Amino acid sequence: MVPKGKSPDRKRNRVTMKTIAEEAGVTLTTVSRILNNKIDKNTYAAETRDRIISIANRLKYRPNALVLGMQTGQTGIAGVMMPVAGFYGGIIDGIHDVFVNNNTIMLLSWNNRSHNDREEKLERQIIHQMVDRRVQGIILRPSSEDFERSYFEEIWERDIPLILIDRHLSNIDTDFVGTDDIAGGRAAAEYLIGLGHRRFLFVGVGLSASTSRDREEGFRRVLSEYSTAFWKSLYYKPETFEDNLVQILRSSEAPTAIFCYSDALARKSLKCVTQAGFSVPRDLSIIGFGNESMKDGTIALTTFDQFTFLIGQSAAQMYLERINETEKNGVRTRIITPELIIRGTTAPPLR
Amino acid sequence: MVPKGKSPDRKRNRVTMKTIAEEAGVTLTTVSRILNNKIDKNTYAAETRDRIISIANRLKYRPNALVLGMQTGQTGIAGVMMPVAGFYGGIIDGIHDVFVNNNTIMLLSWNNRSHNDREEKLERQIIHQMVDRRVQGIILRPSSEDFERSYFEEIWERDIPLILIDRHLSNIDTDFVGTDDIAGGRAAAEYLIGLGHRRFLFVGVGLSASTSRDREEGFRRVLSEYSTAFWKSLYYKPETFEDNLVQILRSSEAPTAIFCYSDALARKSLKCVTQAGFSVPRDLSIIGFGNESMKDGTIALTTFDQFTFLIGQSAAQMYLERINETEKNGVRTRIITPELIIRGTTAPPLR
DNA sequence: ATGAAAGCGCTAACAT
DNA sequence: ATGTTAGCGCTTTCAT
Repeated sequence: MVPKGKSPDRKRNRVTMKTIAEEAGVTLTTVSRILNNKIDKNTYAAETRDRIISIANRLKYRPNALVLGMQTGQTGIAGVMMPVAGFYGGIIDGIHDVFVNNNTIMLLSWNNRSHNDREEKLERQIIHQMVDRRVQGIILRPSSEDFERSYFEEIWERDIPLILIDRHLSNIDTDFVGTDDIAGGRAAAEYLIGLGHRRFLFVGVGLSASTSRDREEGFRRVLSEYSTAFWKSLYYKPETFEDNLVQILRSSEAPTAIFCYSDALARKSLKCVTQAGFSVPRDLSIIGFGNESMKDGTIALTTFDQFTFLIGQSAAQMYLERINETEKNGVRTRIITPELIIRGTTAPPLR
Repeated sequence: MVPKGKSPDRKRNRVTMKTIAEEAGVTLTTVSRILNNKIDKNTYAAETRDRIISIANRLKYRPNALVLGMQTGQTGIAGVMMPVAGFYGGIIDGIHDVFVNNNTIMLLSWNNRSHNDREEKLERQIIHQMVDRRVQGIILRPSSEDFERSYFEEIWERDIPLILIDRHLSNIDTDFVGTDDIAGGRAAAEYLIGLGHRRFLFVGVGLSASTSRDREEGFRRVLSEYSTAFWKSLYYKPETFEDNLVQILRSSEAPTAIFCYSDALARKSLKCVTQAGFSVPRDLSIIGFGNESMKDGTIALTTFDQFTFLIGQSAAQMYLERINETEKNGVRTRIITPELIIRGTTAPPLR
């Protein structure tokens, strides 16, 4: 789990407490106690103190946190397992914001496709990398709904606090910070109904992702309160999406508004319907989710902001509480309500 | 440098090699050699081997990488010091892409404003956090041009390979990966000249950031080859920027094209000139730099892509070369040529 | 006011 | 084919 490498002479002539002790003509113990201010019972001669400290400074001594970590388990390292792109960047930003003021630094990695190692799945390897380096806890966003249970077991067995982000998994009971997806779905429906829309399409990714499932559910719940509302769902599949979407829009009961699971899907839909000759928001309203940024947008998307920074901060705070508590407490959850950002892709229906 | 915390019983009843040795009735050494396949000269009885291995698996043994790191210096940890937002996200993505296949994991932190610790500047604290945890090397993008030299000294003194990203600093001679900013400036000028523009404005951040300085220089160099070309520079200052910009655009020799140091400045300029009544790209062309994404863009920016993923990969590769080489070699540099992305904010001048 | 010694988890040189 | 021992850098009893 650790790279080979020749290890040049970078290892030698290091300044350790022993170096300082020898230079000062005292023992290691003395140096240790003085540099750590562990002078509770033992009072050292001011002269000794000053001498040790000035030698340490002159030699630019730096403690070896690995040793400390090995001895006490307090490594000051947190494992964070989620990508940096888009949405997640904001979360990591929030996590960092809390960590930087609490002497904690993150070991960051995530699952991506370009991994070559054939021995084991990348997720497991990353968890091993983190566990082996004795992270004090892990904050992770499950890359897929079928994130293997055995991964969590590796973590639980070692009593490493685990905080899930964004997606909760059925059958996994652990700390969680995420978005109130149901509320988001409801708000989308209420807003569109308020604009006068009555026929809707939900574009999602299916029922296995809790986020998509919940947004759809909230959306439908509100619509079902209106006897005149009609709705349909379409789950994204790369090959068939465009055809299916166009077909639905050309049908007799064509929707006048589309609520999408993500901004990415909203953009795909936007592109597709525009090519099919529809004008947004004149003929069709579209709402995304996530308030993600894009490089070449020419129409500003109506969407939901998820307060990623706050999600990150909350997760990091939960992390700190966990690693500092002596006894095991019940599962903690923090759900943040998303906010509708009305921009250019929504309008009342034509008639 | 390490948080306090009660340290619950997470430290105890851990599975170590000793546990396995006792359970198997052999010594630590035997376990160590078998689990590490260090059986070069020593051949173990197949029975012993299997027994040890199966005990290790049953107990879910995991090596303590801290110990290994402490002994050999091979921690498998890299320090990465740059934000995750925008432009940098792509770089981190590229770094990760290489690290994930080379058993290296990154410790990530960066300078932000919300830091409370009064004792020392945040940059120094982060470097200490990394050095103390024995990162094998550091990849960093200087947050400011006057990044303190003493920070680098802390790193050099310990022979920790250091790779700078994006900005090179005068008076600092170390490995570097970044953009060919001069070429970018030239390309911008050539493209605009080709469109027919003759009067230009460069909007930058001044001469202290190498990136801004070089882009401006490349730009001017090309323009100076055209006797008919006229140009001006404006350096961004929050309070006065808008007024100055409008004033320039209303002057007798108003530019017809603006080349901006960054997409952020391009957007600021875009907003300002639009409010002042100009239409882009009809009255005025604008070019940004970075191909960054934005949340609410309504006009797609002509800009330069910097291939951030490639920058990250290159830096990570350089890192790996450095930590694996036995002798100190000369400084390495990798400069990547940016690519002009023509979108909607540039057009030939009106006349 | 200071030191000696044990131990954290593990590797590697040196036995047997 | 396996064990003994020293040591990595440091903290923490337990002395003196």
